[in-house]
Amino acid sequence: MKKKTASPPTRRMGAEDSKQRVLFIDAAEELLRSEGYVAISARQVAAKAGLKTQLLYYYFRTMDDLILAVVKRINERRLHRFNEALAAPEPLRALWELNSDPTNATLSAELTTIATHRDAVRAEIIHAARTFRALQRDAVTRLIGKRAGKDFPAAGLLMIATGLARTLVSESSLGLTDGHAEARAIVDRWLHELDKPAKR
Amino acid sequence: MKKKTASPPTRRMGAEDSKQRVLFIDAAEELLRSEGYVAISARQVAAKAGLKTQLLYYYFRTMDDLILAVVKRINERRLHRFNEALAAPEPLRALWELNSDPTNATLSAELTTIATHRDAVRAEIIHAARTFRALQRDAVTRLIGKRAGKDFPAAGLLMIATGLARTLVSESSLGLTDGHAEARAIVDRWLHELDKPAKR
DNA sequence: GTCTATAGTTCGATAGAC
DNA sequence: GTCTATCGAACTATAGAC
Repeated sequence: MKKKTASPPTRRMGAEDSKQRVLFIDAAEELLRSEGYVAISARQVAAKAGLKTQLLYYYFRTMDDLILAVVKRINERRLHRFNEALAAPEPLRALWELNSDPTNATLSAELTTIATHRDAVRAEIIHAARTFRALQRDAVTRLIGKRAGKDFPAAGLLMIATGLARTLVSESSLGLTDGHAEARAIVDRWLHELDKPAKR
Repeated sequence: MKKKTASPPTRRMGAEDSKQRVLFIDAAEELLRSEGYVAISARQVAAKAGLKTQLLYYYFRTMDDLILAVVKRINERRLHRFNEALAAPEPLRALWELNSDPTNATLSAELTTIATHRDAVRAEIIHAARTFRALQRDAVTRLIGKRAGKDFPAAGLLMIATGLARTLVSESSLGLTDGHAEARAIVDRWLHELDKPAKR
């Protein structure tokens, strides 16, 4: 399966699983984590990778292509971590920790920013987010069973936990932590209660 | 009180409550809402305002100055809306609607992005966020009284509601709404319960 | 595959005439 | 106050030699 995503005449060459190509993706992801999406420019990515700027265009047709590659890799890894969490002794707590891990929550916010500004990457991000949400909802539904009652459907609780996790991380990165401990305590009590009979 | 915030020699002139100055701020805020923080450039702001790019530098020493002015105005307005919400018949619901209003929640996210990337504006944003959080926490504490119980402190509930509101809006703007209705239903039930004896 | 060279655009910001 | 003119930097992307 060649690259060639979409383009009128395709006038340049491309490569596939080259070592340098991975270096560019690594550098872009590192910039995404440390400086945010806006920091991903051809020059900065190449500098971080220790390679020439123009070489980037040998491996990626456009910056959109590079960013798409980064996003896909992030989504694949997230799916993998999700499956690991389900196998943990306290799966609900593992899911919460996955979502409230600063690294992942930061990336979630940046992915949203990218989806807003990069037409070529939006579909991929939305599709992955939808898939991930559905997987989590099914898992949570199965894990809490009937214990949360019909007044607290799994989808709603998941939504609340997801929003809280992202906001905790986002604010913490600015040094804002008022109310965080109290919110975490509430979640903690829920998890302790719901994860108790984990073996089904 | 002149402008002159901070600068070595201050080589240019500045104005204060000019009509054009407000036009620039209006244009910048409009761009912030529609295209996000990254869209705020001198050229784009001036174009939106229907004025010359260089005129912007007559009213604002740097782009940081302009952005700071925008941020301050947003924060002042938010404070005003907060006080209005407290005077509503169902103040808790009014607060929830204030926080989950798409317009405001979008701005919250953009303010976070600005705080991350603009050193000169960070302090203002963090200080305003901290003030706003404290005001809300005190209000919610007073409004729910002892009804939520010591297991659900106002600060924690506020944090959960804030995070949920921001995430609902952020996802909706991408067309992502899975789980939103369920989460809103949970909040709705809480509000209905807690706002009942609103008159104290 | 990797390089030099470069085109064309946008950016923030300044100088100086009117 | 508002204008023309312009600088230097960073940006995406391409052409073509090696």
